Amino acid sequence: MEKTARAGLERVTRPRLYEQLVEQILAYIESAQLKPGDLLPAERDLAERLGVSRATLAQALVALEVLGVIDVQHGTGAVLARRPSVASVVKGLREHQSRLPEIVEARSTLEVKLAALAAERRTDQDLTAIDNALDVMAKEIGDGHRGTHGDELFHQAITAAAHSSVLGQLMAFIAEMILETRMESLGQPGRPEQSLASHRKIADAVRAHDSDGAANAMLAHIELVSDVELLR
Amino acid sequence: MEKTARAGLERVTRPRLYEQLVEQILAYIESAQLKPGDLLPAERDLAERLGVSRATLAQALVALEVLGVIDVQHGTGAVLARRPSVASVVKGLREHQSRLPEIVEARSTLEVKLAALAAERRTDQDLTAIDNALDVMAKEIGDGHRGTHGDELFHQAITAAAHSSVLGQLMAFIAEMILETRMESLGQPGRPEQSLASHRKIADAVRAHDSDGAANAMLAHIELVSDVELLR
DNA sequence: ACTGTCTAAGAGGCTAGTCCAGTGAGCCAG
DNA sequence: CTGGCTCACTGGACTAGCCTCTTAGACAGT
Repeated sequence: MEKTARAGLERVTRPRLYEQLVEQILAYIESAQLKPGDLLPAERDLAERLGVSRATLAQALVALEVLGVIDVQHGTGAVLARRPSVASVVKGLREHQSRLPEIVEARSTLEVKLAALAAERRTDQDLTAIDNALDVMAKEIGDGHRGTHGDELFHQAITAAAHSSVLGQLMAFIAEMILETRMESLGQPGRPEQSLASHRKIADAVRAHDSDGAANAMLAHIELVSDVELLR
Repeated sequence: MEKTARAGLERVTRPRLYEQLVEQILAYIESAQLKPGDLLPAERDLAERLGVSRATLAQALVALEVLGVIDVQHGTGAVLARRPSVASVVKGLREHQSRLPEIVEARSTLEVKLAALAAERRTDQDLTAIDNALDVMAKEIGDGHRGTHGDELFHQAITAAAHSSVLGQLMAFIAEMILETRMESLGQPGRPEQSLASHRKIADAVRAHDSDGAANAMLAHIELVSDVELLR
């Protein structure tokens, strides 16, 4: 979702015009007090006002449509979606850096539930994937690394074992934010070993079909991993 | 999220070429076994192969970029995002109708947490909004309606009172699916009154800063509202 | 008066052609 | 070997034009 501020890992992508337009149109909607159901100005008109070609404006409208802000109707125009909340959601996502406690909170909520479900629904195949993730993480730590890859694999395996695609989608939605949290935490000395140990506890509970145990172990794990983060 | 299948309420929007292209490109990615980091064919090439103009293809690429599937880089090409999972997430979202139990599950997870947080963090202002929602719902039911509007207001007020924008965003993410569930449930005779009563219990717990009580009341409420749904 | 049909203006959809601006591999001189 | 240059290739954006769809209003026929 957030692209420009994704650690230094990302190549600095050149700003695209349509992204700017999305911002401007969003601002316009707010300033003009447009309500759901209202129409945006005509494409030709809007393009001229914003000083861009229709083709470029069309890209911005596609983006807004995918984001759920508008609904473009042939012959009529671009009408605001019934839930303008989406617009504010999008805007809210742009400044997620300052809300790490909230991210941890959301992660905790979802993953605790996911762990409980995994304990109930896991197949033997799921278990194999979980054990495999533990092995990977153990090997990484043995080699002196932080075990981030194994960590990621583990949480993915748990998510998969819960067999709930809706919850899985919600996890994917905040996955990026979580990734940042995780990397910093595993950088602490001694932390990878602790993290691995708590992973094992979770895995054992899932293996034993112990739903409450898995939930508790996951909760403890997330609190362990997160407390560093909250100090900032 | 899903546009074409939103009850009869929606005007049938004419199919747009770029939407088709998104499908085709997604299919191509899968069939060509492209992995994260791989490049898509050049725009000019791809446009010709798909039999569309570059301008239209550009719209499809914008859509894919907003969906998080690719990352278009000037001078290099369109590279697949590191998390191809997003592609399957998107695909999964298209068929959410058959997964109502999962939606209820996700809703339950989030709203129970939200209720607990609301009990801890609610301000007097939040409480006013909650009470107001209860009044609206009571009035609607008194007039012989189903109280859907008050119901929606209530859950929005609880979500707001939790003061967690990340969780709030996740709720918004599945809000549409939930809406469908809610409307059908409140159509059952006697159901609106029961629903209102359980809303009152939640509100009382939130008023008393009783976190566990609020969580339990919300859980009971959702189970009440959802069981009809699961029969289908 | 009412109602159905037709038409034209204006909306978005899409294309083709053109030029601009980064990227990166390869060549060549120092 | 290294630095700098060039050039082919990629995406970015614009323009002009034509098509289809929607809708409101004119204009018949009842």
